[in-house]
Amino acid sequence: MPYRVPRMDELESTAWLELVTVLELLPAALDAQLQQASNITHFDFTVLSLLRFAPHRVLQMKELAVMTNSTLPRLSHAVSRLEGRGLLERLPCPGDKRATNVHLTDGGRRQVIRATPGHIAHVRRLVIDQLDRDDIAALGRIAGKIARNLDPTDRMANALGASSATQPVTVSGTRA
Amino acid sequence: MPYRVPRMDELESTAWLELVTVLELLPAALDAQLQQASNITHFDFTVLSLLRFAPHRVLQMKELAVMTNSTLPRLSHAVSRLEGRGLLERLPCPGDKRATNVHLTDGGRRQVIRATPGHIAHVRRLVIDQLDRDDIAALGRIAGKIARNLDPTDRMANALGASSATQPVTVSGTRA
DNA sequence: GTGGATTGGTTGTAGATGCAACTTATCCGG
DNA sequence: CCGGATAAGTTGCATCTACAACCAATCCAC
Repeated sequence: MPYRVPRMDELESTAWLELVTVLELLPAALDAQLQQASNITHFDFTVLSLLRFAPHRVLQMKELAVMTNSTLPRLSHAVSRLEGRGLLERLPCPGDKRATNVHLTDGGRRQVIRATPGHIAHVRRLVIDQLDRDDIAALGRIAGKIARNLDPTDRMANALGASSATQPVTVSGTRA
Repeated sequence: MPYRVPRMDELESTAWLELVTVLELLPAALDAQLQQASNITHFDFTVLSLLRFAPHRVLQMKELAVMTNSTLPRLSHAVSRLEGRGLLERLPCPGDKRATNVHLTDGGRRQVIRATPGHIAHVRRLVIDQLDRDDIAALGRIAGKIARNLDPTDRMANALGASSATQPVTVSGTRA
């Protein structure tokens, strides 16, 4: 164990430090904007957006959990809160009596649609607009490598990539 | 307001999606390893590491809050927990009676030193080893741009950059 | 088709973070 | 040197997340 530690050189430790800073600050910044504008977390927004573009605005709990890289308990709690506010509703799943379907209500749909422009604008200010075209391509490539290593199934990208085959749709509700 | 939404093209939304995935999974992965190996969070580890390399192993609460991109309340709670475990101690600050100094105890120092190799190895597995040399350079540059936009003072990098002028030291406790 | 294993989901509880309120000390303009 | 403003910290509470325990339905091997 104490043999020899795999240390980092300056290039590596700088990259790591900057990434840690982003990890610390960016989620808080995302939540802050959505909280004050729409009283939802970024996680909530992701759930609502996924439902918004799902067929019949319905997804199974398990599907949602996979797409959001989340756990079922966490999702269940979040869904309960959103259900309490009338933004979505639980329905029994016809095909599988174990499963629960989540349906975006009309009110929920209005809320997401209303929240989206401000969110996208914020993401631009925070990230996209700070980078040139090459940076953005590199960010996608690098974050993709890290993401697929963290979770080999790369669930959110795949989930959205599926529908984007015909009509590119992102979790932010944008279209190419 | 509904004028025209600044939508994202496919390059941008892919990059954003992959980044969001990393934001979701990486902190959990960092915490998981440190929790099971040393029963501390990644935030705790950062605090302890900063103290480890500080003069006399002492830093003021405010300094620590700035360096960790954290808030005073969050830090205060974390310090209380670590103090309860004997890893560090609060001391009155001689120069300013409002301030509180935090000192890393010998036990805390042993703990940090013991936790560091496993943490670095994990960071390598999760991130560094997935990337080639160019990726790492690009990651540092890109994350740096985002970080400095999120917080223009880029506090952690500066805090560590100060001491690294003569002796490169990272929050992970590595040296070049 | 029965029984054990697996899957989908919920609930309770404990731990961590954000925020607001509050205290004490320092700073500074007059 | 007095009083208001600001700075450093702490505390309490509400919220969110992780984890473990649990229930119910489905699958599957025999």
